[in-house]
Amino acid sequence: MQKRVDPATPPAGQTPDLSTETGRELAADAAGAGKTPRTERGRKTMRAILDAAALEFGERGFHDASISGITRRAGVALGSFYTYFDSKDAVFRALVRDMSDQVRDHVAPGIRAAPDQLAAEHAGLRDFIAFVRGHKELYRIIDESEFVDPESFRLHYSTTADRIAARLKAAAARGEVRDDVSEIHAWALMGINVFLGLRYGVWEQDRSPADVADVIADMLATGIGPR
Amino acid sequence: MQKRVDPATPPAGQTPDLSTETGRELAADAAGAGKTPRTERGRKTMRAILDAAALEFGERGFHDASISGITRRAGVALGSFYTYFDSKDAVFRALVRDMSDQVRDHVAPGIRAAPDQLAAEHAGLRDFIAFVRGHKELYRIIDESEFVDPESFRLHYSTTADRIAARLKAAAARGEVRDDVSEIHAWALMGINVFLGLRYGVWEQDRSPADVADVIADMLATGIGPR
Amino acid sequence: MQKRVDPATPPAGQTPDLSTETGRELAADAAGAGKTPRTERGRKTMRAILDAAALEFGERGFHDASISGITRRAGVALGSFYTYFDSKDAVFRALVRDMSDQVRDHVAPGIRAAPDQLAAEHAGLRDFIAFVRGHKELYRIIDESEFVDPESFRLHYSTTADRIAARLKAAAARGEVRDDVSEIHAWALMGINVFLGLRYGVWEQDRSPADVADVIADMLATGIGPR
Amino acid sequence: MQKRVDPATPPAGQTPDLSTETGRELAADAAGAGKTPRTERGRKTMRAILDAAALEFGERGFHDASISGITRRAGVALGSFYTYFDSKDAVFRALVRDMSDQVRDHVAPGIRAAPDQLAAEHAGLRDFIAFVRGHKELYRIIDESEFVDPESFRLHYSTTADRIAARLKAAAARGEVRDDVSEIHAWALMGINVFLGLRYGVWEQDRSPADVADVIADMLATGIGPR
DNA sequence: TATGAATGAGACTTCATTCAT
DNA sequence: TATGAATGAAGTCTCATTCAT
Repeated sequence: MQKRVDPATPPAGQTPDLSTETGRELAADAAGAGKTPRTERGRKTMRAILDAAALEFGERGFHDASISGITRRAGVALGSFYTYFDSKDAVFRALVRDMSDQVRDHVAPGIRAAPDQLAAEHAGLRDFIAFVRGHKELYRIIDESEFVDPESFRLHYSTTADRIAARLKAAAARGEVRDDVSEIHAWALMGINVFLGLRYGVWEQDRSPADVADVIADMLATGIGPR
Repeated sequence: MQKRVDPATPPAGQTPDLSTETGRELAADAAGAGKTPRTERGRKTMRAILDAAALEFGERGFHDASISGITRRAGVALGSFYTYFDSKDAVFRALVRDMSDQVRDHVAPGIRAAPDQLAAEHAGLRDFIAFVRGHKELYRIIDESEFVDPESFRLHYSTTADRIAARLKAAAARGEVRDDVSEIHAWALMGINVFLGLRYGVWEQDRSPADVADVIADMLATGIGPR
Repeated sequence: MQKRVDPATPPAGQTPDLSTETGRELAADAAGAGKTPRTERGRKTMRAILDAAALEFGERGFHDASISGITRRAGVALGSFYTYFDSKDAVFRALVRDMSDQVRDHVAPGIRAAPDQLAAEHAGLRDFIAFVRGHKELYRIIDESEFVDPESFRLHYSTTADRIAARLKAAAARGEVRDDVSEIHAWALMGINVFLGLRYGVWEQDRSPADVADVIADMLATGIGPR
Repeated sequence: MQKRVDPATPPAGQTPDLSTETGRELAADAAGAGKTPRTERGRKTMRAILDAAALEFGERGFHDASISGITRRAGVALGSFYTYFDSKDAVFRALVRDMSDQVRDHVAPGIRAAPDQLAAEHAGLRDFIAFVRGHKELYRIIDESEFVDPESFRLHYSTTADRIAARLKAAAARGEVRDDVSEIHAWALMGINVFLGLRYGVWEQDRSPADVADVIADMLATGIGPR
């Protein structure tokens, strides 16, 4: 396990505004995987199914999850599922997108507010760990997209890495980090975030997110060589 | 998803041949998941099945893989599968163990031979990337163990992180790295290795393993702050 | 094999029709082994499956019977079976219960209407033989429960014997039979009924149920010693 | 459960003499279902398989029993089974015959030695119950023959009933029982024996075989009417 | 929209039997 | 005779998806 979602954010302004409705409804909607409900009642049902799906997929994994399990949790009839989603794959895709967006949104403000790049990475990791603690199903769902929907899996990490790389490049231009930062550094940072999120967010919580972020920020600042 | 197996590598060029018998029987055997064959003929059949399973699981993923697909590749009858393994899960477990052992064994020598810790990490990453290039199925199999056999998934990463942590501690004692290295650093290193292996080993090979390792070794030495 | 179900019988000629719906739904329902259908359509399908199962199990025995054979007879798709029953064992259990209830219910009235205990045993045996003639599958199904579901097998005979014993005790209190009647007599009577039902109900019908019952009633009245 | 084996015996002299070898070996041999072993070693192996089969079939029933289970218990290789028996059905048939013969032989002496018919029935029942206590698998095996090999099942009970009927007729001629004894009485007696053997031999042993036989002999002598 | 019954392809697993050694 | 690996037919059960109400 090491999938991750995104401890970083796009430059301000690129964050899609999800605040019109509940925020979460639109996110799902934006995924385009679900059929747009036309009534308020329909919107609620769809949201209930999506939330139930997060639980079901998180607990049992994609293949062991069942549509009937999802509708049972959502408290709707089996057939109603197909009123909102075309297939099992479709909810899953919508869900991956939904969660992916959620992390990004929850982590973005901290990064934007940081005074410099190292502080931004610190905030990003700290907030990311904190977020996954409240969303343990995140890993299982995003991880499994590798098998269910490889394209979105690959897209997810490519996009995330690109975002980090862009951030680093911009910081280099500002002189906040060395000027040879590259895609390799971006992938390394992503790997760090993902694994620390798994270890200190999902598995055990024996260290505070801030402590973990401190250690990493320090390592990024000066390396691990002898002082 | 980007699970990994072992941030260590065998001497370059020694990528083990997954299809020969030497050395691999013991690993499979050690897994204890299969029924030990009593004759030479049986031993060959079991190895054929295990190799076929690596291909099948690697190409199609656990759930889409089928026992009949495995036996077809292995050139044996469907029923023969059950002469050696109790279930689909059982081969999978045996396979995870088998591959996990392989990476570790092939990556260890390079690490041991390195003059100091930074060189060791360099060799480990370089050789690991080289290794996965020859074993693309590695990621899919180890990654998917999270869903098929969570215990071995967790065990795999815990063990690997512990190994790295022990290595760092020893290096700190020798004065080769800062003396406050901790488990957090170990997980960070593991994350780096796993993601770079995914990106530059499995996905694309637009940078040589050595180049990638150079960049990371440099980052570990002095951080990414401005020079 | 000569299991039996109930040494009591319904008024002669009232052999219940296994294929109608009246009265039988509740029995199956009471078994609790099936998933209760929520619609009328579902109720009919479930009944069709249960009736088809009686035929299939009766003709081929539990192990040679197949779910597909049952659904073929019932005229429904294979999968529909699992809409109503969890497993092959589950239908079988429901069926044993269903048939056990049927015999008891159809044999009880004759016993209740008899003027004294010997007349009751006469009526019971006579009606039982008549009943099994119309339900040849009864023996095979109840007999086989010994192997498929030992608990219900044992329960069936224990219950039946208890019922007979209670009947005898009550009759003794009324002075209709010797006052040392015991459980042993109850089991003996059950054995007689079961074997005569097998021989003169299922195997051959060379003697009328009433004739057979006459002989036994006489034996019970005075024994088989010389006159 | 109510199958039975035989609480009676044929007139002296009709009992096949099984005493040449171990007695049990010949019985199996006589069944003709097994291939005659030519060496002493072979004879032992065959006996081991037959005994193991009695355990396996008794514990798990015909269908759940497996050839490999039998050979495992017998301590021989799977393939060796087919050196002595043609099929699973064949061992089963041999076994039914073997056990059927055993009961008859163990019960015959008591019956022959009885001074009159009522005493003979008493001895027969008593010895039968005693026998099944030491051979609990008897019922399951003979019962299941109804499903595995209906002919021998039917033959078994027909033969037994005929033997009892012949006995009764002879006794009637001697004036020991009423002269209208018939096949019906024979089947009734068989039913009594079988069910009491099940209840007081296999299920629980809360009454001694002699006590049970006393009650039945008394019932046969004078009936169950008020004294 | 909502409901839940119906469908049927598909996959795992078992095990009697054969056969080469 | 003994061994145990190999075979493959057969059967149970799951579940995504459709559809009539």
